[in-house]
This record gives sequence, C-alpha cells and structure tokens, in this order.
Amino acid sequence: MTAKNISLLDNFIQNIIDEDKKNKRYQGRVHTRFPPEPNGYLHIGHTKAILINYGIAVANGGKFNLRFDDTNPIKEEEEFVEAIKEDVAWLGVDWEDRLFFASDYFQELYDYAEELIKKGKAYVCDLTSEMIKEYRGTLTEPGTESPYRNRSMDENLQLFRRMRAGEFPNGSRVLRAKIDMSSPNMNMRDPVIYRIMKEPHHRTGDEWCIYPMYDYAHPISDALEGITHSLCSLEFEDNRPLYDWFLENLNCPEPPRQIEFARLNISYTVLSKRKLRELVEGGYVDGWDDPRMPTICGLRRRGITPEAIARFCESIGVSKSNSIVDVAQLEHAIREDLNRRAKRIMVVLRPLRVVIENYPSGETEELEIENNPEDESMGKRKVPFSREIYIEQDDFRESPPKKFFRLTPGREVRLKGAYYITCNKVIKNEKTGEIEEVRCSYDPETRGGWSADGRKVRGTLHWVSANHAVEVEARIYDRLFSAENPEEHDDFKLSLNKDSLEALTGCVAEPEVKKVEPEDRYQFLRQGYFCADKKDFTKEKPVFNQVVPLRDTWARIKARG
RNA sequence: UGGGGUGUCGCCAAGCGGUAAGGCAAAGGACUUUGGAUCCUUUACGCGCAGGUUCGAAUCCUGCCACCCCAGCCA
Repeated sequence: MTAKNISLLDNFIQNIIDEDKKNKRYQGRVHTRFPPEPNGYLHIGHTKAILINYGIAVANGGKFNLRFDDTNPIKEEEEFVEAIKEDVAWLGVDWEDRLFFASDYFQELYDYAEELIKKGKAYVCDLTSEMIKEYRGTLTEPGTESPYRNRSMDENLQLFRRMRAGEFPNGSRVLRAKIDMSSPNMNMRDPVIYRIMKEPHHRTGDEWCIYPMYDYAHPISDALEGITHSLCSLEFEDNRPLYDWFLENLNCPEPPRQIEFARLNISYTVLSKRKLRELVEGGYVDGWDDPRMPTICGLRRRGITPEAIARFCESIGVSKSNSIVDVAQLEHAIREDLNRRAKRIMVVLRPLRVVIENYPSGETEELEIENNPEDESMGKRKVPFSREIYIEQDDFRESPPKKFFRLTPGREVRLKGAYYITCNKVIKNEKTGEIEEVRCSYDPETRGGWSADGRKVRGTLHWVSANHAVEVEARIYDRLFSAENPEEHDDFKLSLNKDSLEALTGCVAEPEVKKVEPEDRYQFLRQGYFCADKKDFTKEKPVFNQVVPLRDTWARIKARG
C-alpha cells in the first residue's frame, strides 16, 4: 500500500467521474490538484484531501498538480512552501513537473479582470470595507447596490489600471464582480475580486500591489492548468455558483467542475491550522513536529508510515456528511502496517532485577530469536543471556489477581526465546517494602523456551540481560486531548490531556539496539511500536517515541475488575 | 425568518425501487514461545420523524425535525 495504489474507486466522486468519462466530458481526461495556502503546516486532514486528489488522478490514469494558493502576501511565507513540498513528497505523492503557484498567473488573472470590466461584469468600488459590509445586507435581507456600481466601462478600466499602478492607498478601492446584490447566496452579492495590498509577495516581490481573491483566482487557476475535477471541502459549496460564474463569463472552453466532500475530523484531537498554531505558540507542545501533533511532520516523527496513513484514508471513505472518525481507526491502520514490517526487539521499560540462582555466574550464552514471527524473511538475531536479567515490573506480582499469567512466587513462566524460570523468593527494601529483586531458578532443559516433556506455561515474558543492557529513553504518548471533541468546548485548550507525554528514562534494551538509526521503527516486544526519534536519537543516548501501544487484552481485563 | 448541505449499528461507510455490504470498536471462542498477530462467531425486523405512491420503498412524493456551512478587502 502506497499513495500510488490507494484504492479510491468506490465513492461518490469516482461515480461522478465515471459518468463524465462515459459522456466523454473533458475528452475523458481526469486532472486534479491539491491547492494548499502556504501559511502553515499540513496535517492529517490535508492528507485526506491530498490522497483523494492524487488517488483519483492515478486511479483514472490522470494527472495531479501541486499548486500553492498564494494570493495573500501578508499571510504567506516561503518557509511553508518548502515544508509543504516535503510533507507531500513524503506521503509518496508525485506531482512530476507540475508544481505551480497561483502567483504564476497574476498577469493572466489581471488580464481576465480587464476582460470582465470591458464586458461590464466588474467595477471599481470606492466604498470602505465597513460600508461594503453594510451594503451587503444580511442572511435574510437583500443587499443594496453600491453607488459606484454603474460607473462607465472606461472609468472602471482607468481606475483599475491606476489601482494596479499603485496610485491609491491600501483599502481605498476594490474591484468587484457585478452580479446580484439581492442574491440569497451571499457570495453572489458583488464579491470583491481584487484588493489593494502594498505588500511584497514571497515570489513576485513588489511587482504587484493589487492581489486577487481566492474566489476569483481559484477557478481561473484551475482552468488554466486544465483541471477537470476541482475537489474541495464542504464549506465551499456556496462558492460553487461563483466559481462557475467566473468561468462562464470568461471564455473558458470546458470549465472544471467543483465537487465538495467532507473534511476529516478525528476524535481526541484538533484539525485546524489556527488551533494547531495556538498549541505551538502557546508552548503546549514542542513544536509543529511534536509527536503528539496531527501534523504530517508530527505523525512522521511519531513513527507513523505514509503507508499507514494511506490505508487509514482509504478505510474512512469519502462522503459529504460531517463526521468525526474514531482515532482507534487510525491506530488500527498503524498497527496493521507496523505489525507486518517492524522488527521485534526486547526493551524493558520499567526494569525489575531477576537473579537466576542456579545459573552459573559469569557465564553468557547467545540465543537466537526471530525478528518478526509474521515474516520469516526478516531473519533472526542473537540475544545474550546471563545470570542476572531485567523483566518488566508489571510482569511480577507478589499476590496475583485472577487471570494473571505472569511471574508470581512459585510459578513457572517462559522467558521469550530463553528458558523457563520459577520464582523462589522476593527481596524487598526493608524500609519501604518495595520489591527490589526477584530470585528465580531456571530449567536448563528448556533452552529456547520449550520443554521436551510438553509441560505448558501460560506466561511469556520479554527480558534483557543485565550485563548487556543498553540504557534508552522511551517517550510514551497518550492522546493530546481528553475530550472526544475538543472543538465543542469554549476553549479547546481546557481539554488538553496533561498526561499526554511520559518520558521514561532508565529503560533497558538488548544490545541489538546499537544498530538502530534515527526514524527506524521497532516493535518493543509485548509493548508497542516505537520509532527512533528523528531529532533526539543518538547512538550514545537512544531516544524512542511510542508510535502506538499493542492491543492489551490484559489491561482490559484488569480495568473491568 | 434567506440560501446551501447532511441525516443508514457506539464510530466511519456502501446502498441509486426488489426485500440492509464492508471496516473500526465491542463481546464470545479457537490457536499462540508477544495476554500481540491470526482464525471463527455475535451485533440495525430497520435506514431522522410522520404520512403517501407501489405487488414491493433506505431508495420516489409530501410535510415536519435535528445538525453543519454562508453576512473577510481570509482561503
């Protein structure tokens, strides 16, 4: 599963495309685009849009463009275009040589505006923004026409050229489409299409002092690139009549068709640029790529693969109903992916010392353990075993609850790939009563974790030889918010989960960990999937991020009591 | 009170007049050198509500109801 073979053949958009192909509309061509505004980082919501656009193009033998919607110089920065390109490429999406910018079309856009003026379809309006707002009317009352609405074509043209020449101050005049001030659709009440902004643009510098609005630039950019199906989110449904209006009035051969679908929401997180920015700027997280962030760079740093993201997007479908997808569905896609591809390694997160009393001290033997039981081709590795080992604190209970299958006094359990051991004694701190060490004996006949007499053991534990242990840090993440839908609260930050990060230092890993490189992913046996941190991991101080824990049936039994 | 949308299992989501797919979650069981994975099994007599058309309706008609979006010189 990669972005390239994502299966998006069964949704309402594909149905529309099938119909268009049957009718030979657009000569059977399919050409989509993803039009981000370079004013922030991409998140998993954008990923859905990217993959739908790209997936639809690929599935139909069509083309896909990446186009930056950079029509507002005061909000946009070059830094973001580079970051967005990197994120989109990382997803496995290939725009080939079709990287565009709305700003590439500033001249054409300007020329089309003159065309509109000449056709009497646009006029220069001198109303202030406050007045324009007043004249627009309300949802239930029609607007009133601007006193400048009926200027002559010549006057409009002169004025517009002077706007372009920089003769007027910011905000003093705008170019408006002449449509219908009494339309029930607010977008059709003579929308502004050009505004004066004496601001340098990240690509065109100070070449322009007037900039087109989205509603005007978008349909034309689509048409200029030969886009056939312009996919966008639901809130643009009311803009579609305007999208069509520009293209109808502008001599466009076969106008692209705008189709809207519901954007992605996921439980226990927020997916809006503004709110994510607030988290970063307020120091609630460690940056845009904090592993708890739903940003693409955050997901990447967390250790989620592009394939898992693609699988997830495929699984949620495409529709027009507003919905919140359960984060468990994302986690499922991640586990499904990593189970297949991640090597297993043993790491004890919260170590408890175990001394195997009948094992010769000073001796070490190497045991062979498979790297991934799901995939024999991933081979085996050697793991050292000796008299003193560490096991997980949770894997020992002095007085075990019901259905506890792990180590407990007098019980025999298996050490993964090693031996059966039986607990003989518990050593506690005299003052605190805390368990400090457990004394066991092993059965030399069970080497490899198997016994010839066929005797059964219920529990299998992961372990690390004390003398060979490598210290590592493991960062355990929980959901960023404790509310299922943080957005429905007055201040979404109030539902931030204070325990979303727990940094575990003093974890111990088997020596295999020395081979790990940043961004490598492993299953820490019996615990979860972990990814070597892209930024903080070093050979000297290995740092891992928990991608997602393994499903934990025992935890559920325990929780149920 | 205007306009545009959406309402099918706890969460997504097919369905396009012929008698409710699938995934996630949940529950039970099998198997297991990860209480992981895998494999079985269970979960909508009903499709927002109320009428109507039809031999037959989630699908067509009428009327309600709920929720989302729109009054930036943002996108």
